[in-house]
Amino acid sequence: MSIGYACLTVGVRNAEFKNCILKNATPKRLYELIGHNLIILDRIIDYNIANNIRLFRISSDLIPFGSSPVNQLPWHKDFSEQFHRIGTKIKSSGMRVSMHPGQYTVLNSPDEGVVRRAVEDLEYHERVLSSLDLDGTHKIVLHIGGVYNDKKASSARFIFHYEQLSERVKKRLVIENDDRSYNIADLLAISRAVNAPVIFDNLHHWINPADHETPEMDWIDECALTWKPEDGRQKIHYSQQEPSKKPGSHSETVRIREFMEFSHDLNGRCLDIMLEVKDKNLSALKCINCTSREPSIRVLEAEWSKYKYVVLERSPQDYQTIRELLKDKSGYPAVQFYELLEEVLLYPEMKGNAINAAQHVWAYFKDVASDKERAGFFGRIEKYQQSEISLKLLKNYLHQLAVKYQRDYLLDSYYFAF
DNA sequence: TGACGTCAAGATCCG
DNA sequence: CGGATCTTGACGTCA
Repeated sequence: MSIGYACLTVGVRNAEFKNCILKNATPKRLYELIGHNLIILDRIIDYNIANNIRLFRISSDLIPFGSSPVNQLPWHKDFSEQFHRIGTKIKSSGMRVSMHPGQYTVLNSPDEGVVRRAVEDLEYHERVLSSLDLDGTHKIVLHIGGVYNDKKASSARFIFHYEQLSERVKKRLVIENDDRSYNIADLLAISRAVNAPVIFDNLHHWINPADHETPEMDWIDECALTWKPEDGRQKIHYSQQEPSKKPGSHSETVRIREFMEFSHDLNGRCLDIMLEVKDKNLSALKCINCTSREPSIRVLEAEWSKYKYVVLERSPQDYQTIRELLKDKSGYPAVQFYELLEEVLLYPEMKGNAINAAQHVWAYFKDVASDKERAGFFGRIEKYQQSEISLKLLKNYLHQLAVKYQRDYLLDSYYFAF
């Protein structure tokens, strides 16, 4: 079983994709962006490997305007070496990747222009995965589309257009239930017609269930039957509702208790879980560490080293509590550890605690910083104390210093990400 | 016609 | 002038 995250990382250095707007999409600019984004993808794959993350969704923005006529670059040829290198890493590490065109790729539209662009978009996604030289277990996830007041006709139109797709796209395409139109029963029916595997999305299902009787796990088992050997392991999407936001909003982080209950209910079912959550890789690490078959306290210590100033900033009491928790080197209190973190992260900002943490961080520079920098730091502390600047501003200053003096320990921590 | 969702680019503001 | 913050863009459907 692999657990992974979508598209981008939180708290990882030099791992940001770039994009541009249509009017700036010249061949020169596109060339630069693609080159940059491939370097970033390479770095994220390295990060995933180093952190034991074996499931990842590649952003559709990897190639800006990848399926638009404004991008005519033969990028898959011009960058074939980079693609090959990245693809080799993915394969040799046993990582599984996917792509997911957004809500605007609509294969069942009554507008044939929309359908044509949807097909082009699917071909674009396919070309990325093929450029990486990945087999058909690396999937492209698609929703069914609109209803147009007639779900039967619209499903039929999806099926009709699906059948026209190229074989190379079909072998990668998987379909997913959504939160307003097509529920999991609709998906299974369409799957029977087109023979495409079905992704079960738990949050979409919660908002848009097919009925009120069938247990969730029964649907997951139904979906399992749609996955053939050449499709690889069954894959599902897992997310949690953000409290007090509108239905369907992904949570800030995966609440680990809830996830562990779900994981328990899975009862050994062998499937891959793609998390859809704001804190991305951080939740992936959390869930991976809490379901690990080879628990090692070292992994939690590594996590603690990244979270420690985030915790200190909010609660010195909990900072001590977590230190105590991790003292027993024969234990593995992963769930307790992450639950405490979740609790602490909900605390409101307290100036005294934030200043205390900032001073701990300052200690990394105090011997090397110039007088000007010292004055800059303490001046900002004073201004923050007086509510003249935000905590963010104070921390940005420390971040600058961390970059200048190459304090990798700080730069690799999550202190600047929260 | 605007909300929806998502992210970063682009524009504007501020000291 | 540089950096922080606000606004726009890109997509298609539906109310």
